Amino acid sequence: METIRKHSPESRPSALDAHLGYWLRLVSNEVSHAFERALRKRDISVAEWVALNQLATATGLTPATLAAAMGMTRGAISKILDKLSAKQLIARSVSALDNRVQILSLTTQGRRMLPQLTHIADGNDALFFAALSAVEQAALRNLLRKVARTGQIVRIPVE
Amino acid sequence: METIRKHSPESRPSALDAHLGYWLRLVSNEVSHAFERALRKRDISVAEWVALNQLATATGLTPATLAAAMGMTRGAISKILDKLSAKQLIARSVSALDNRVQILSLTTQGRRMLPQLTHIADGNDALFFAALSAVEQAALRNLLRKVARTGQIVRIPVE
DNA sequence: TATTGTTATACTCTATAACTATA
DNA sequence: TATAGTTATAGAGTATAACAATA
Repeated sequence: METIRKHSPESRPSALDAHLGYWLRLVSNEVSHAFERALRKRDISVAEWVALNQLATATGLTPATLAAAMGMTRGAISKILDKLSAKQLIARSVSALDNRVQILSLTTQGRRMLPQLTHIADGNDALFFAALSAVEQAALRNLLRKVARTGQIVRIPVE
Repeated sequence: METIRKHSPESRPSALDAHLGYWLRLVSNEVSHAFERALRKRDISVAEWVALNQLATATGLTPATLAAAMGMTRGAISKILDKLSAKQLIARSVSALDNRVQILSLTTQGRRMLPQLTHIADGNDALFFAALSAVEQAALRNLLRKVARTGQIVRIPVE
């Protein structure tokens, strides 16, 4: 089946905001950048926040599995883990079964930090989506989840 | 050779997807990155695409006004204009009223390129939002516009 | 002095691939 | 040989600030 297109010789090329992707990016950028700035006050990057969350969610993670989950290379993860380690938020221990492998875990300090960061995320969400009623928020969530599910989008955003 | 998993990570629900900002970013990243890859085949960046669109929409734009519209510094715009100029998609001419000022315009080649890029954008949108009915797409658009309007989000996304 | 556009510099983030130490 | 993690290098993108030309 063919899409019928109107050809109007005098009309201009379609504007940016004709695309849903434009509106998605417009809002997403603002929400994410505000969150990024808020996290930065605690000297935490978005990638670090995601990594901390992953470590809180699953146990026994290794740098390689974390890299796969976050859609990054092992090299990139290595540097992120260096930073989290320097801040004493995570610990790396050698696996008892394979000396090449590291088992990652949150430190007590990391476990304490997480709720504070989650609070920042909650506040950021509340700030931007206060414009929407609870029903509208649920609708937005469902629409986005539907797009994600159908498009098999699973890669955790780290920027 | 069968792989024996030495550590099976146990997982709990993550705090990440509790936030609307997460779902927004998840989908937005995928849509934008796909668009970016599609544009790259034409050797065009997203920032260049936005600049071309701005030049097609308004006449008499200068590097400074374009920088303001795109939320970038004059230095960053200068480099983008260099690239578009090297591809002969835009022209820079000195203003008759002020020799410091440049008046930017699309070349014939640039004007011809734009519909092709718009077609790519249309296709990208169609690909990802095909999951939604026309009514759902309209609902998503209205929700995003509402958030943008209330949050006074106007900065054109260039990444 | 102020402003426009350019440029020199630095910084962040990431990928690629070489390297090490294990296996 | 293969794999886990690290590191060296390079590239893209952008901001800051100094700069030359012009007002």
